[in-house]
Amino acid sequence: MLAFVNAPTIGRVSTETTRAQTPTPGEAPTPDQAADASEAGPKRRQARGERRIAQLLEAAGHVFAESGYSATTTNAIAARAGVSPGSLYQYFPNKDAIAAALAESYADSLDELLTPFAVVDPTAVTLEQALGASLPPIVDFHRAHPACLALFIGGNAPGHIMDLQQPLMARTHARIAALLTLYAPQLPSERLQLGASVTLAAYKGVLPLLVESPEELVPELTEQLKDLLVGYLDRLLANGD
Amino acid sequence: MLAFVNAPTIGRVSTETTRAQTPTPGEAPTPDQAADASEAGPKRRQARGERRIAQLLEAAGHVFAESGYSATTTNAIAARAGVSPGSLYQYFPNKDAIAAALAESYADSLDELLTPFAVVDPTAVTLEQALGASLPPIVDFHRAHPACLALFIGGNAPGHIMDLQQPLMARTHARIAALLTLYAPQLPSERLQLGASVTLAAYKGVLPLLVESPEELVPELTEQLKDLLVGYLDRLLANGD
DNA sequence: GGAGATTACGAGTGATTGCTCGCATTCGTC
DNA sequence: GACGAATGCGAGCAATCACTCGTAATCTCC
Repeated sequence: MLAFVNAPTIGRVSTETTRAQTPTPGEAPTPDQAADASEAGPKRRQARGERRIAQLLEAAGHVFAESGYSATTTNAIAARAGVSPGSLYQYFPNKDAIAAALAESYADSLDELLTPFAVVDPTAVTLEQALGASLPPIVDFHRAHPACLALFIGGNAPGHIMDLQQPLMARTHARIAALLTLYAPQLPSERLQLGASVTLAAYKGVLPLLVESPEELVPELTEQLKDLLVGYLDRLLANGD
Repeated sequence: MLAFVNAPTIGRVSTETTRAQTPTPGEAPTPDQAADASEAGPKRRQARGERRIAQLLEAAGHVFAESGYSATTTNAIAARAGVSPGSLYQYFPNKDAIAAALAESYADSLDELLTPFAVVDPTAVTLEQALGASLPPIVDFHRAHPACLALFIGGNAPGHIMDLQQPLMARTHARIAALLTLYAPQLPSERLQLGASVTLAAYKGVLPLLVESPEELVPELTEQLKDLLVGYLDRLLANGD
């Protein structure tokens, strides 16, 4: 389940943040690898391999969500996926790459869920209506993929992992800013950027509540999240005359 | 600087979450320690020791804020404080205890900053005025102690560390709920609890923005945070008739 | 059904790190 | 100035964990 299987950018990930496992660095590297897999090596892969990648990413999502990034071991991910550690490292060069693949998958999904913000007609739909329609699927996504929140939204993992959230956040920020532009074209851009940042931050703050709440509270809480954002944005647009 | 020095509950911290470092567990423990330091062992301590504790906690705050909990090594804390690892372990039984001491210190400070919420006169001061007066010192505190946010508010460290934030969060939630009760006594308690949770979550969400922003943006952002909370609470109180 | 590539395994390796231990130094007190 | 207690040191231990490697099973394609 869940279309993780689209084989993200695996293979050219951080080759220097990892622990240097080279005991004798004085030895010159054999120069045949430069022409071998220099740039365009999409890697032959069987259907079984694709399935394994999906299994591994799903398992990683669960373990990361339960334990956070640094506390999860690659062996735990492999065990949860029902494979050996060696097999895991056939598909991912290191632990970071697993998180990176997850991040890319999540970013793609969320980007799709945020597209409605770009095509709203402000003369036909109020801001409240737009949010009321768009928020529930986003909430559902986060409840289905808690690792997204735990790792890439507000989580504090080691530096290079945090970098992965930046593109997603930048895109989300842009979506919000675009939405604000639609509803308040006269707002000075500086204020609009600030408003988008605050809106995004508030949204990120309430998400954990929504993800950890029992199922039956979700509609009510989603409504409250909408109220929070609309309440703020109303004030922002009113003060910006 | 910074009055950390009030010697928190060090010495009776988690004695089981640590790695079992006893090679031969068959050996029976000498029974004289049960009567020795069973419950009330406040530990004789010189002024020098208090100073070291303060140094260590301050250093820990910096390192934790920079690297997060699990990425910081106890040796790094000791080095930053200018002491040897052995000295660190004279004052703290383990890494967790350092974080716990920090958490207690932060919780005390924040609790004090939140007391204004308990003594507001709703007939003389509007909700907006109350927040406008109380938020800036809280923001200043978090900017002065970034580790508080990184470790205990929204951070995802290994489990037992997350437990430390719960008392602080519970107290903050109670303060907000009390404030809401003052301004909307007719609101059903269920809705009031929910509103307090959402308010707290939104506040937690915007804090990182405030801590990481350059100095000159802080007043403006604090104003936006106030708008966010007031905008939501206005709606909450209006819908609750 | 055979050749070559891909997949799978899992015990092992080396680096990291929380923490200890024996011993030296300084402090408080008489 | 002398005694015990508190403080201070830092090399090193033991456990953990990301990652490797030799080898064997399985797939693809002829």
